[in-house]
Amino acid sequence: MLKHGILGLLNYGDATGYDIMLAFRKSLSHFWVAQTSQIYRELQVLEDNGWIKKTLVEQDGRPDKNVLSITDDGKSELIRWLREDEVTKTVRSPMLMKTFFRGECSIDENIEFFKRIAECINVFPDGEGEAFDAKDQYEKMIDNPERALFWKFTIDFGIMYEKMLLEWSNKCIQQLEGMKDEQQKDRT
Amino acid sequence: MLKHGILGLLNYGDATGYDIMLAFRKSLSHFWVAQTSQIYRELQVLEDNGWIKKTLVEQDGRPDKNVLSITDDGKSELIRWLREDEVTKTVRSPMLMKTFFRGECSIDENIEFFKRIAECINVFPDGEGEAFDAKDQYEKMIDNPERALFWKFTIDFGIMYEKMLLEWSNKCIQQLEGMKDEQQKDRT
DNA sequence: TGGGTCATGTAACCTGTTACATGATTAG
DNA sequence: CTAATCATGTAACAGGTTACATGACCCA
Repeated sequence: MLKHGILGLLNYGDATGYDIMLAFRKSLSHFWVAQTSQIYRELQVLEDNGWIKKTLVEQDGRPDKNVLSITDDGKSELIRWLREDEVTKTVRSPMLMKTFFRGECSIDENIEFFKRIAECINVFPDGEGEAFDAKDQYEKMIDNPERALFWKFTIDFGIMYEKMLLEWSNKCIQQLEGMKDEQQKDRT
Repeated sequence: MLKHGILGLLNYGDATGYDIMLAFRKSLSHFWVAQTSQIYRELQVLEDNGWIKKTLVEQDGRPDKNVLSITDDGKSELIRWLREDEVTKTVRSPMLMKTFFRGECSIDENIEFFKRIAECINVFPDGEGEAFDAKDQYEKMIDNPERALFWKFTIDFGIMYEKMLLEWSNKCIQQLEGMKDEQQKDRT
C-alpha cells in the first residue's frame, strides 16, 4: 500500500526520499502516517521491481541526493492498483478495542476516556487545521484540478469523520452520565 | 493490541484458542479482524509472559483442547493497558490512499469507485446486520450491563461510521456528476 | 459421501515501528 | 551557538497475512 502511495507521488513528478517523507507529513498524514525508515526501504523495493529509477545529483552546499523518477512499468503498476477492486477489509481500530473492554473501569474513568478522545479532535478545527499546512502541495495541484479534487475528497472525509467521532463520544458520555445519576438516586 | 484483546476476552472467562477465534469473528469483527494463526501465536507469547495459563483437557468424541485462563499478572496487565492514555496515532486508510490518487482515472471510473464503496456498506443494514449475529455473546453479557454497554458503544460507532461513509461517497459522486455535466455542456 | 464444526498449529513472508547514526548548511 | 532543515540510511524487533497441514465427529 505504501509502495503505491510513493508511486503515486512520483507520478506527480521526480522527488527525493526526503521530498516523499515531507509529502506524507504535509499532505497525506490525515490518512497515512509513514516512517522515514520505511519509505527508504520501500524505495529500494520499488527500484528492485523496476518501477522507479534513481539518479544521483551532486549538490554543493547541500548533501548529494538521489532523485527518483517513475518508470513506464511503474506507471502501469500505479494504474493497475488504482483500477483493481479489492474489497479492502482491513478493519482494525485500537480505539474501539479499548472501548470494548472498558467495562472493567469505573464510570468516572470512562467519562474521562471519552473526553480525551474528544479532545484529540483538532486536526481540522473548523475546516482549517493541520492538514491544511499543505499549501505548497496545493499550489502544485492547482494546475491539475482533478488532483486537487481528490485531495479535497480526503480532507472532506477527515472533517466528516472527526465530526462523527465527536458526536459519538458525546453520546457515550451522556449515557455514562445518565448511569451515574441513577446510581446516586439509588443511594438516597 | 491483539494481545490485550485476547486478554480482555479471557477476563470474561476461560476459553480455548478456537473460542477466541469465534469471539473475534462474531463480536469484534466490526473493528478488528484477527487471523487464527496470529491468535495462536499471540497465545504463546501471553503464556511466555505469564499472563495466561494453559490446561490440557482431554475429551472423547472431540479433539483434546487447551483451556486458557487469565492469571493475576494478566489481569494487572489488562487494567494497566485500559488505563494508559496513549494518544493512538495509528492512522492508515487504504481507501483514502486510493482516493487521493484517483485523479489519474476517468470521471466515470471514479463514480464507479465511490458507488462500490457505498455498496460495501452492509455490516449494519438498518441497525441489524452481521455484527449482530453475536446473540450468544450478548447473552453472556446480559448479566454484566457494563460489558453490554461498551459492546453497544462499538456497534453505535459502526453504525455512525457507515452512515457517514455513505454520505461522503454520495457527496463525492454528486461533485463528479456535476463535473461530467459541465464537460458535456462545453462540447455543445 | 461430502461439507461443516471443533481443534491446533507451523512457516514464510510482508509491513510497520523504534532506535540509532551521520553530517553539512543556514537562520535566529 | 544552537536549533532547524536537508539528506540518507541500517538493524532489530513487533505485528499481521497467506498458505498449508491434520484429523475426528456429525448431519444431511
